[in-house]
Amino acid sequence: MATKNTPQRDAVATKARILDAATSEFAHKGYDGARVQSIALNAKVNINLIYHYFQDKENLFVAVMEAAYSIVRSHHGDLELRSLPPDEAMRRLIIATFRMAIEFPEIIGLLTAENMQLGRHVRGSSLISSLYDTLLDFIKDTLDRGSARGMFRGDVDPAQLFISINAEGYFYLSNRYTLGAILRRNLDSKENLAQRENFICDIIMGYLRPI
Amino acid sequence: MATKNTPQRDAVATKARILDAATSEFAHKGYDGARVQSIALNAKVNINLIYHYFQDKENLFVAVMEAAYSIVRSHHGDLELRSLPPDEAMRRLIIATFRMAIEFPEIIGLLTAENMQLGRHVRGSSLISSLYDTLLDFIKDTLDRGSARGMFRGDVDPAQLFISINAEGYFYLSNRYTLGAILRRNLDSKENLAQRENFICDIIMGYLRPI
Amino acid sequence: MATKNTPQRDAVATKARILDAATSEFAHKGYDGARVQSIALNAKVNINLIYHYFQDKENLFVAVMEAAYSIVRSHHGDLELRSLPPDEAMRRLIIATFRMAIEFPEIIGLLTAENMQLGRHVRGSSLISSLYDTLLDFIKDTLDRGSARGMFRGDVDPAQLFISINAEGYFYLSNRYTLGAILRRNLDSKENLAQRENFICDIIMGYLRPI
Amino acid sequence: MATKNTPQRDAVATKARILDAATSEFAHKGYDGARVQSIALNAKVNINLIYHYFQDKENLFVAVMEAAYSIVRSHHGDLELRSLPPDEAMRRLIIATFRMAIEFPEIIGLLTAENMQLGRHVRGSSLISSLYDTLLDFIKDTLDRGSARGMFRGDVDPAQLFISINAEGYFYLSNRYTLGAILRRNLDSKENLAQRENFICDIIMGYLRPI
DNA sequence: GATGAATGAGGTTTCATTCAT
DNA sequence: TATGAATGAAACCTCATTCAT
Repeated sequence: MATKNTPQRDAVATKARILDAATSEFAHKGYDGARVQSIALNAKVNINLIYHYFQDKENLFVAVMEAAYSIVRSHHGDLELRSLPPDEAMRRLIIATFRMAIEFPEIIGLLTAENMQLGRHVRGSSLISSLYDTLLDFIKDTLDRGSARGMFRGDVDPAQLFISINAEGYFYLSNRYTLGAILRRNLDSKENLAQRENFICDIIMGYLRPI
Repeated sequence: MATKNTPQRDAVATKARILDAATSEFAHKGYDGARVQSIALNAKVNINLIYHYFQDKENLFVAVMEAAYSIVRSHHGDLELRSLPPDEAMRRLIIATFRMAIEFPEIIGLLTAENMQLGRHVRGSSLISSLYDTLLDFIKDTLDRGSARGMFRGDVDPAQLFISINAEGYFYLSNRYTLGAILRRNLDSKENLAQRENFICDIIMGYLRPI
Repeated sequence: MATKNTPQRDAVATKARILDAATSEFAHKGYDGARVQSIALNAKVNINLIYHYFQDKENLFVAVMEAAYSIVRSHHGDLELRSLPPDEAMRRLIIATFRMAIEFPEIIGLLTAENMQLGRHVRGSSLISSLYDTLLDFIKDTLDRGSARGMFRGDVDPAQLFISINAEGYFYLSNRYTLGAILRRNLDSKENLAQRENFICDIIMGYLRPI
Repeated sequence: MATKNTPQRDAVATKARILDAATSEFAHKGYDGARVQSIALNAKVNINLIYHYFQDKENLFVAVMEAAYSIVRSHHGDLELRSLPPDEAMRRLIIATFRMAIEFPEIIGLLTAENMQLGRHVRGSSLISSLYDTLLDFIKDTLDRGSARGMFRGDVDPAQLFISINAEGYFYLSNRYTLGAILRRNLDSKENLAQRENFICDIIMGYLRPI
């Protein structure tokens, strides 16, 4: 009978299951609210396996963050935008940014957790900052290309724009419950998400119009 | 008659001290990370006084949130914008929104905590939604006045704009640590805060330009 | 009825009970073998009270050691030997040393625990070394007085003698189980203890005889 | 045929390595403080090998103790003292006893561990008591020979003397940290060890002088 | 023989909370 | 009003040990 079967005793799969469960737990509860036991339950592993593979809760959190950043990086990598005209490229970046937060919803909770801890983990990790360098370069290039062609205004700060592109979607999602109460609607609904996506494009592209 | 050292005044002051300490603690640590003991310490009261006045941690958190919303309301109430021309009114609203988050920095942590708890407390509290109704009305009116005068484009959704006005500043502040790592600057510095304030005005007002 | 009663809720008594139980536990099981839960049980207190009063296990151990040294000090202080003739004074010191280890049997286990931890706690604590200074002085004086009167030999090192006086009784008691197996007797019996006491006097005093 | 890298030799060597590491671990940490994992690490073997060869921690401890007693026995066996004059024989025994504890320093920690466990293992093991019978006989004979020749006093209890010969060195070494703090010197230094050896000879031989 | 995966028991500690004064 | 004593629940983590390969 086939070598290498038995879904149990598969270290790689088990580690992945733990990491998945931990990602969800930390994203939804924050670092302090997360329970190692609850992660074990969701990963269907004995709690001690978590300590076996990840030493302690702190370390597990770091592993989760690193995996998350790695997912973000691969998302960025998938974009093939440099050959597109600047307005189309920018529009696609805006949409991709928003959709990533929807398709990988844990990223918001994780970043929130990270910031609540004053960026304890991200601080000093050159890996993470460098991860965004290509993205920032791309924004700068696109702005240059766009203003050269008279498509964009010429006075845009790429860093500020980067923040805003993220802010518009992130805040909508991260604060959906208080916003939902204020606006008396369910921000998670398909229609509302689509509407927000459109608005984000409008506000950024509207701002970029030449003066 | 006043038996013994002015008990009434003290009660009020003590409660206020507890509330202040709790506001800071919940804002910085989140609900789960907050420690009742630590609140007692910072408020310089015996921990039991907290239970005496606020029953339990959950209740204390609710009291903190309500006090926070009340501060937000008073900020809004202070604005006297209806008599101003629409562009000036809008600009002032944008600035006031950003500055409130800087002057009352705990509000960000508190809203984050609230949303991490799925808005458990805000949900159903008509008090809070009504709190923003006048603000949303103001935005709608101003947009109408502005587009009537040809100052603003005519297709702006007031609710989306409200979200964006908040998003632009909130995200910058709430995610300052991860953003700071990515951009390699200290987002808290005076200059960077002023620069962001300008950019937020630019992006919103730039978008509102007539088509 | 009388103020200040109710044996429960008496902090001093409770702390003392915890300290007693901890002394016994650490003496019998060593630091690593000691169980905080077991201490709580024997002290008839909730385990958390131990943490309330002593922070953690390590700290509790330190408190136990300090209490033990304090008992030792008071034993030394009780001796009024300086007015006695040197041989009588020395004999009484020898007996007192042995009897203290019998009357406060935990001291042996505690010192063993301390030494197994490489004296982590005693190291640097000037309190402890100074505690023995008067005792060492007394031994030196007595040796001087004795040799001056021709009662003792003149070449005795007081520090070495101090070690030996303690060694003779301590080793007998600390290693009573292996020794008991080798010698096929119960070293704890009244007779055997008395016999040992006599022998210790004999060996020290026999050695001290003038050459 | 020798399938795969000399398995037999390895087994013996591996077991020996485990035993060595375990001896050190138990001696330094005591039974409860010892970690099987740490033993595996120091022996450079997989932890499961320890369970393979020794079943469990308790059993490993027993094996360590038996190996230790066997070393002690071989030390005794090496002594060829019966043909020497009694005073010289006695002096050599005293020195050999002290030096064994220095050359095989783990013996002290192991005996301490054994006694802390109330001699659980040594109890009933006739092997161990018999191990010392020849030694006790030798002491008795030597005392007899010595007093017959007028070299020693005639009233010495051999068992008590045996205890003292061991006590004088064992206590010095086992309690070196507390003693070191009290006396403010490093008892492990070459000079201090030599000085102690001399003193132990002096005190025993001094006591044995005829009355 | 040797190794990594997995588990169960239990230990220390934290923390919210109640009780008694 | 205010405070220290006391408690229960549960969290994190360690460690010996077994299982499967």
